[in-house]
Amino acid sequence: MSKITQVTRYYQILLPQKLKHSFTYGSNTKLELGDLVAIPFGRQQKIGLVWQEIKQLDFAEHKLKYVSEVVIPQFFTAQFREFFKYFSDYNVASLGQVLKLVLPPEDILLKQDTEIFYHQAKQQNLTLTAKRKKLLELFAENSQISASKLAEFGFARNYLHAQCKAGLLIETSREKNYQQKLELSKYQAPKFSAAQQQAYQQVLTQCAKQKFNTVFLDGVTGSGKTEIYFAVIADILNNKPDDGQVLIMLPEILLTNQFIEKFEKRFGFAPDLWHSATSVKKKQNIYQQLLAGSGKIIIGTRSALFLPFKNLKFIIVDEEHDGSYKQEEGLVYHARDMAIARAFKENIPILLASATASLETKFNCEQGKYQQVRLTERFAANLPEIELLDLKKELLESGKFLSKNLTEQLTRNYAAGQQSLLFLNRKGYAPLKICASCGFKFDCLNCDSFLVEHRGKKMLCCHHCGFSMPTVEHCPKCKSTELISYGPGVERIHEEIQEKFPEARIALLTAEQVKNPNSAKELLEQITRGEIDIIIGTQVITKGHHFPKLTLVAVVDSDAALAFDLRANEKLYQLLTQVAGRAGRAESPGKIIIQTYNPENNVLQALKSADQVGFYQQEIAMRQQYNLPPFAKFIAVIISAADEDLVKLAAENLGNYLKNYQNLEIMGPVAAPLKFLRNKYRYRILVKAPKNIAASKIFAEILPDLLAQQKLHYKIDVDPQNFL
DNA sequence: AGCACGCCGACT
DNA sequence: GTCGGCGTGCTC
Repeated sequence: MSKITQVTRYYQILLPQKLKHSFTYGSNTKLELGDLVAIPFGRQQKIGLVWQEIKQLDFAEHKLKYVSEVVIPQFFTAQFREFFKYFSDYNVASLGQVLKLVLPPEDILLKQDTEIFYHQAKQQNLTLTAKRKKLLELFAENSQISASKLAEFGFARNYLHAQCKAGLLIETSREKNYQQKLELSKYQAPKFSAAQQQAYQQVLTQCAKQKFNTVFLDGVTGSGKTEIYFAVIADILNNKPDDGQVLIMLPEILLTNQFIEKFEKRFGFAPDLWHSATSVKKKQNIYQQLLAGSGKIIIGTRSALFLPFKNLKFIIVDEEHDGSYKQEEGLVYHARDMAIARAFKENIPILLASATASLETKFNCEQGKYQQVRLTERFAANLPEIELLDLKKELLESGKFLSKNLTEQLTRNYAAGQQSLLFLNRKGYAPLKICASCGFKFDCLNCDSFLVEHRGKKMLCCHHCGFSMPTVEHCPKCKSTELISYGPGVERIHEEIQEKFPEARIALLTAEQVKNPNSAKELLEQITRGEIDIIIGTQVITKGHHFPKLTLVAVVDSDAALAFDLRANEKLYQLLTQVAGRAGRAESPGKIIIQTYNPENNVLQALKSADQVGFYQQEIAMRQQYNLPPFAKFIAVIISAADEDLVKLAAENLGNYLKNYQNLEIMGPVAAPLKFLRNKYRYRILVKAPKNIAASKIFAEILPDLLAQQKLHYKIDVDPQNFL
């Protein structure tokens, strides 16, 4: 007998944690990179990812522990490993932090969804009721029937359990078969208009080659972009002998409803949804199917980007300009940009779509990096008329926010039986409550911000940290009862509209109101059917939905968004264009009224003259002139902690460290615009770097130290979208 | 992220 | 005296 020498291999195992360094484990069997394994860590058992094979231990051998078992072999494909690494580098996050983002909770990751089956028991001397007879008839054709199938025939689980007890049936369970094929033969192509047909052909030509290519579809809401997605998906998947997978990303769950309806109409089956409200059971199921490489079309929000697709053929990012794609809490990243990165690593086409592209996307189209396809449904003659109302001339009554001119136009529209919409991007009744006698302003105890008055809830709320208190009648400082609500919120506009139009059917649409997808659905349907005369809403109304009966849109306060921010113009333009896009359809072009104190503002002027091309050109020229993104790279670092001195010192240290780099321009550290937020002091450093620098290189040496800090919190935001 | 170790204040 | 507060440091 020859002596068997066991070869111990060493592997770097990533843990889904924010750790300073990685850990090496031993294994007597060969592991593949990308395997998910169970490992002992301290006195706990953890899940880790096999990342690299290590030749030499750099610590005492007696400390070495061994991998317990492989939990999911080849969990990461080679392509996903590359994407994963890129993600970590680009967003300056440790591999462990990214793994934490990628791995779902263990009950989704590890539990297999099983299916319950029934078959007929041998014993037959039972009273055959009519219901039992019906049941047994089914078993005459199939010896085994799943519980879900039986439920379709009206046999509830309770009833079936009872029949098992009685000895009529036997229950078995088995793991579901996740290997499934997509049934695309039922796809029903829509009747495309000439413009849609052309756009569809162009997108298809760009996406048909199974290799990386970024295509931008430029089209307004209601122009039929969704149908183009579906047609292209059907083509791409039909051309594949194997079962392909497709990911459609949407900015918010709220938008999924109408999307699903359209999807079912075309494909004859429901798509799979992946977002925060998807049930654990459903998520388990989707996960297992994707791991099995089944054909799938997933519609999801940000987090769907990390699903373990084994066979991804195509990605679509709907409303690519939407700010919701930027994850601001915890690990900061931009889902649209990372989707492009994933498409690149998977070497597949990706389609971005929007009516109001982000400046980056427009710029990339100009540069020829993205292929632009235009879907122009609305002809120039049908564009809504835009009127700017100068509030310096249209004097407002005190405590009122709708000018005389606007009110008159609303009255006329209402009298004509038409639908109107008032847009104000401010929740609550008034953004500030102030004491008329001593000037006391109600502010948040945890943040540098004022409390917003909500009359509906009778509360004063901080919109930054969630702090709230009941509305009080007296000033806490001078006891005066003369408290003034300062400025407008949607509730206040609602009140004003109710006073002016007591008979009208009014709907108030805010994020809170539409949190529940079902109630939102009902309200949106009412609006669509024309059962609402006047709609008052915040930003939520700008997203996706289009209201066919709407002919007048009024922007109550267009100046509210003009904070200091390099993207302020772009965001205002996108926002107002999206709001304006709600009005008018083929029959009636509609009208937009914008109340402002700055009618000469170039964003408003560009809107008025419907000069989208001009607006983007002007904005790009401005960015170029001042060397701002996309011509340079911004990285914002926010350092926060409960102790202000500590934060200041840490910020200065980091600032000095960064100043060692010759090619960087370091701005700050300065107190962040919201210096005090959620009980923490915040300082900010803004790094301006050459366009193509790898952010990870700048922080490579100090990142482990930043991660190891206990009291200090560092947030590194690459390509920041806002400057709070 | 957990979990232990360890060093100070307030209780039976 | 000891119970427990949470600050610090380690986990292959």
